[in-house]
Amino acid sequence: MIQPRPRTIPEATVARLAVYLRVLTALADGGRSTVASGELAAAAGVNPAGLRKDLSHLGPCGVRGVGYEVATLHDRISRVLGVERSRACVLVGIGNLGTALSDYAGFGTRGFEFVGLFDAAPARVGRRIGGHTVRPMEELEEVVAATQACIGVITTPAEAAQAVCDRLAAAGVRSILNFAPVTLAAPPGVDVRKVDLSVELQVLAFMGQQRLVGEPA
Amino acid sequence: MIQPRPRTIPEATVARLAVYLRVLTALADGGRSTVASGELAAAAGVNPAGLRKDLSHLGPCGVRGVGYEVATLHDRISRVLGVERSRACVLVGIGNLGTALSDYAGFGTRGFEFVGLFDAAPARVGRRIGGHTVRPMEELEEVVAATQACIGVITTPAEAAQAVCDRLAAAGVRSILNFAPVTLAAPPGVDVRKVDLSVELQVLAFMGQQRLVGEPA
DNA sequence: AACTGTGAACTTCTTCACAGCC
DNA sequence: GGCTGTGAAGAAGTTCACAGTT
Repeated sequence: MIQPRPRTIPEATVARLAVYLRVLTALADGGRSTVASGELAAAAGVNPAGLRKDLSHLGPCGVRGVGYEVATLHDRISRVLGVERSRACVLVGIGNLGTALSDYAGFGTRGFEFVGLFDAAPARVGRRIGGHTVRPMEELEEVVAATQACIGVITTPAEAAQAVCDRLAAAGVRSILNFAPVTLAAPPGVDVRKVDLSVELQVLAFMGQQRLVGEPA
Repeated sequence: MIQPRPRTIPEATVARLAVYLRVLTALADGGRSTVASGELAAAAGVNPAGLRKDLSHLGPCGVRGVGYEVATLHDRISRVLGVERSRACVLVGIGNLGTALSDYAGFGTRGFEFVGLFDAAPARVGRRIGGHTVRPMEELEEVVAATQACIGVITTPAEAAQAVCDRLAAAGVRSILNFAPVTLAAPPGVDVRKVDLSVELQVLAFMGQQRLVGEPA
C-alpha cells in the first residue's frame, strides 16, 4: 500500500492555511459561495500561485475555470488543521499578556480550550477570567494529568519560564508556546515554539531602516 | 568606491541578532568576558555555524582560537540594530494585550519609546499606564506628527484594524506591527508585520500531531 | 589545540509558466 | 475564457566541512 501523497505539510503552509481559514469564515459570513485563488490570495496577503500550491497539499479541492467552493474549502481546511477536535491547554502566568490570551475568543473557535490558568502570585490566585479561576502553581501537575492537556502556554516573566517549562514537560505536555523572552530547553518529544514580541518590533524597525538605505526616494 | 560587503542583512539573521543581544546582556551581567560560538548558540537555541554566519554580516568580530568578547560583541550588535537610538512608537488599542505591551519594560531597553497610547473607548481614555495617559483617537494624527513617530502597533479588535492602519499610514508612520487577526493592506513605503497569536497556537498543535504520525513511539 | 570565518552543498520555500479541465 | 494544479526554475535560508588564525 502506497501513500498517495506525502503525509507531511510544510510549516509555512500550515501557518497560511490558518489564515485562509479565517478569510473563508469571513467570506461565508458574507454569503459568498465561491472564490478564486486570486481573490483569496489578496485577502490573505499572499501570492495566488503559492496559495494554490498550499491547497494542493490537501488534494484537489477546487474546480478549474471556476474557483473554490467556500463552504467545502472551509471544511477541508478545518478538518486538516483539526479545528473540530478540542485540545486542552493550560496557561501559566496571568499578567496582562496571560489575561489577554485567556480572554481571547479566537482560540475557542480554533479548537483550543483553556482548562487551567495558573499563577505563582497569591494575589492573582482565585481571580476569575473568561469562565475560569486562576489556580496556584501547586495544582499544575494534577490539572494537566486530569485534563490530559497537551499544550502549555507560558506568559511568565523570563526568570520563571524555564522552571515552568520543565514542570509542564514532566507533567506530560507535548507542545509549548513560549512568550517569555528566553530560549527554553525542553526534552526530546516536547516542542517549544517561541513568540518574542520585542524581537518582532526590532525586526520591523531594522528592516524599515534598511529599506530606506536601499531605495533612496 | 566599492561596498566592502553587501549592506543588507537577511531578515532571519536580524531576528537572531536580537536574540543574541539578549543572551549577551545576560552573560555580561553574569560577569563573563568571552564566549565561544558553541555556547552562545546553545543559549540562543541555534546551530553554531549559523551563528557564526549571522555574525559575519557585521564583519569579523571574534578572535580565532578564542571566541567573542562579550562586551564588544554586545556593542557591535547594539549599534547595528540601532538599539541606542530612540524610536518613537504609538500604540492603538488598549485592551489587555495593548496594556501588556505598553507596560513591557523590554521595549525601552531596545530603543523603543511609546509616545502615545490610543483607544476608541471613552471609558479607557484618561487611564494611566506605564507613565503614559491613554488618549482619544482624535489626537492620533497630531501626536504622530508632533513626535515624528515612525512605528505603530495595532492591538485593536479585527474590525477596527484596517481603519487604524490607514490613519497611521496617512499620518506618516512607516512601519506597523499588527496583532489584530486580519491581513492589512498598506500603501507602498509602509510595511506591515503581523503577529497572529492564534495562528501560532494552530501551527504548534498541528506540527505536534503531525510529528506523532511521522515518528511512531 | 581551539575556535572563527566562509565557500560549497543542501534543504526549504517561493514564484513562474503552462498544461489540463470546466 | 478563465481558473486550477503542478513541474520546473529561482531565491532564501541552513548546515557542513575545512582553511586560516591566534
